[in-house]
Amino acid sequence: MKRTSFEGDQCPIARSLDVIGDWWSLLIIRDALLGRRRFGEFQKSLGLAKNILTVRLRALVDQGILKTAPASDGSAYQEYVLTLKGRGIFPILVALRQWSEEFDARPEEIGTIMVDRDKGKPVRKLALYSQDGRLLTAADTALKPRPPGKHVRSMAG
Amino acid sequence: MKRTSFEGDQCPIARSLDVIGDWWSLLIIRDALLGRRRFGEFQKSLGLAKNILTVRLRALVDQGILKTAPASDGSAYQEYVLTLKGRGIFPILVALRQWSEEFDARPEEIGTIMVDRDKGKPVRKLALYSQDGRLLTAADTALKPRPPGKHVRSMAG
DNA sequence: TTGTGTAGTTGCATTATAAAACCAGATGCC
DNA sequence: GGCATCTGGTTTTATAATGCAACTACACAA
Repeated sequence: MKRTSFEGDQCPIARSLDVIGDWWSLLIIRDALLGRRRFGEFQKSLGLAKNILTVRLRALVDQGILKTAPASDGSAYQEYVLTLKGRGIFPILVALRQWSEEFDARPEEIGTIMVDRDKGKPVRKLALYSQDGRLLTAADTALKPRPPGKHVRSMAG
Repeated sequence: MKRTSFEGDQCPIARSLDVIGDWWSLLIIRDALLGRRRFGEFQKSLGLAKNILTVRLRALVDQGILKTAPASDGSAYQEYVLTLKGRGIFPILVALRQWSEEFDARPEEIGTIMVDRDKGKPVRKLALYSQDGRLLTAADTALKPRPPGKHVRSMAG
């Protein structure tokens, strides 16, 4: 039947997956971070059916991850650019990339490595730290009930 | 038709998504990191259909993310525990969590925060650094062709 | 041995995804 | 202007994935 939605779930992981947890959305965002903006660019790069790209782009715009803008080349077409919320997905993509780099069964098939643009050297591994700077594994963390009214939202841009 | 597979793709993000990019896998792994091990525990916690849980668990075992073990309570049943590869997914979950914490439209619905077990204080945000310690945004990074034969695999445990 | 819990499997309805055909408006070219 | 082509979709039709419910097999407990 209907695919279950995690929209009302109180787990933030489930809530994220509800928005970007499908097959194509993260790859569209990856492409957007690489500078792609036009419908045709995404379609050619990803090789997905156009009807599905249409639906995905519309959903990402609805979610405030992409926004439409007039084409930068002066033509009458539009393009899709990332919002602040969309650019915030970058760490998720880095984490996915690094997991593959570390554990993929056939790492020799991976075509690229991520480097810092300045020096051209590989980036560090993402790591989780406590506020006082200790490196944390999953076992060193716990979940606490959220303290009420602690969060301040910024406007998407 | 058939859902497209990214198995042969050379992008490591696509390769990761091919393995854990579906609706339930990451939530199963989240639960496993929280200590759940038994079929029934997953099923009750996630509320997914049992046939689907069966398929997912089997796929995760095939991928080397979970492994089966005799039940720790002495009964004749088995349980599912994370491998090293499976525990390596932790940063991806943290990234998903933090994205929701930062950008969710209704953050007041998020029930928990992640703290370090020692001090009980919220963990730091994941951040990407260059090898010489500079904080990197997406725009500060680039992709380079992979240098040949650089990778050493460790055994999954 | 009767009942209950665990861990699935099977069957069927519904939905999402995919490929391909189609189409309207914008653009480029002569 | 006239015509072919490009862009950005929509429509149609098919197949695969998902979900629910009912069923089964085995373990365990009384």
